[in-house]
Amino acid sequence: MSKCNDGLMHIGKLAKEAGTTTRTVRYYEEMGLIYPECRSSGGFRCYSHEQLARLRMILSLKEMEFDLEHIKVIIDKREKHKTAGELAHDILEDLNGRLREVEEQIAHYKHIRETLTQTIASICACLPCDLRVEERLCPACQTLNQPTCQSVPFFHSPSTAETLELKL
Amino acid sequence: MSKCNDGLMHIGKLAKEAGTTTRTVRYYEEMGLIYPECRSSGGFRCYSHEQLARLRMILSLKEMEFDLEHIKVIIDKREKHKTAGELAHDILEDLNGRLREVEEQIAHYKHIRETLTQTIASICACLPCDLRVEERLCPACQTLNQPTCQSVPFFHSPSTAETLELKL
DNA sequence: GTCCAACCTTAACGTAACGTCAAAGTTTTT
DNA sequence: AAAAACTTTGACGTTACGTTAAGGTTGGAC
Repeated sequence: MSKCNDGLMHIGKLAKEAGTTTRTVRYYEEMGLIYPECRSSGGFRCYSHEQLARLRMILSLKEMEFDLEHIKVIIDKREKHKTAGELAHDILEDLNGRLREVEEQIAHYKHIRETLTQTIASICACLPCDLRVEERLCPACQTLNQPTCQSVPFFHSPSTAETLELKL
Repeated sequence: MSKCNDGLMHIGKLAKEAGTTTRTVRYYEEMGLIYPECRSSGGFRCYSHEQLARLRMILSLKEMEFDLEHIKVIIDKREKHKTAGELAHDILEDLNGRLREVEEQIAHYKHIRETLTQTIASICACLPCDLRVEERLCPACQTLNQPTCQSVPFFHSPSTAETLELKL
C-alpha cells in the first residue's frame, strides 16, 4: 500500500509538474507561500492538486519578476475579497506598478546600451594607436572631432587622466 | 600639522570625490581592486590622486554593470599591453560582450512587459464581475473572444483551475 | 521478508555588492 | 585638553535559491 495515495504526491512530483525544483518548493514553504496538505508517517511532504495550482500561481507571478514578499501579498489578496471584480481592481494596482518598474528597467538598460556603444566607438578610434597607454593621448584622439578615448575614464592611465584634469 | 598632507586624502574624501561611499571603497579593497598608497601612523588609509583616478575607472565600468570580478580583469589588462591599440582591441571584446548581454536584458524585460500588459488586459475584463473568485468564471470570461482571466493562473482559485484542467 | 534504488529529511554554507550597526581608536577643530 | 568628526575592524543582513552532507523513508523486485 502506498503511503501517498488519494491523489496526493510527494515534493519531487509536485516540483516536476510545476516545472521547478524541490529546493524551491521548500524555500517557498520557509517563506510562508505554500504548505503541504499533510506529512506521511515518515515525514514526507504530501501535496494535493490544489497545492500544485497554488505553486503554479506563484511561479506565474515570478515570471513577471515580482519578489516573493510581494507574491505572498498578492496571493493573500485572493482571500480578502468577496467578488472577482474587487480582486481584479486590487491586483491591477500591483500589475500596473510592476509594469512601471519594468519600463524603468527597459529605459535603464537602453541607457547603458548607449553608453556602451559610445564607448565602443571611442575606443575603436584608438585601434591603430602605437603609443603606450600611460604616455599620452594617441593622435587619433587629438585630431578627431567626435568623442574619443579621452572620454573613456578607464582607458587612459591615472597619470594621463590626472594631466587632463589639470588642463581643464 | 596634518597627518595627511602631500596631496593625500583619507577614505572619506576619496569616496566623496568619486561619488561613492567609504564602505564601497573598503569592499573594493577586499576584492583586490584598489589599495591605499599608505597608512597613517594611526592606521588610516591614505590615497593619492592616482588612486582616485583608479576608483573613477572602476566606477565608470560599474555604470555599465560589469561585475567586480570582470572589472578587475579589465583594469588589469591595462598593464598587460604595450600599445593603446592592443589594449583597445582587447577591451573591445569585453565591451561588445557586455553589449550583447545588455541587449538580452532589454529583450527580456520587453517580454515581461508584454506578459504584464496582456495580463492587465485580461483582468480588466473581470472588473465588473460580481461572482466570488472561488466559484467559477465570470460571465465576461465566457463571452469574450480575447484572452481573459482564464489565462491568468493566479487569478482563478485552485479549484476552478482544477476544473478547467479536467475539461481540457 | 528483505534488499536496493530512488526518494525524502533537516542543516548549513555559498552567492554579489555592498548597507548598517557596534565598539573602540585617531585626527582635527575649538 | 576636550569635543566633534572621522576612521578602524568585525560581523550580521539582504534575495532566492544551488549545492553538498549525513542520514531516514518508500516502493518495487526478488
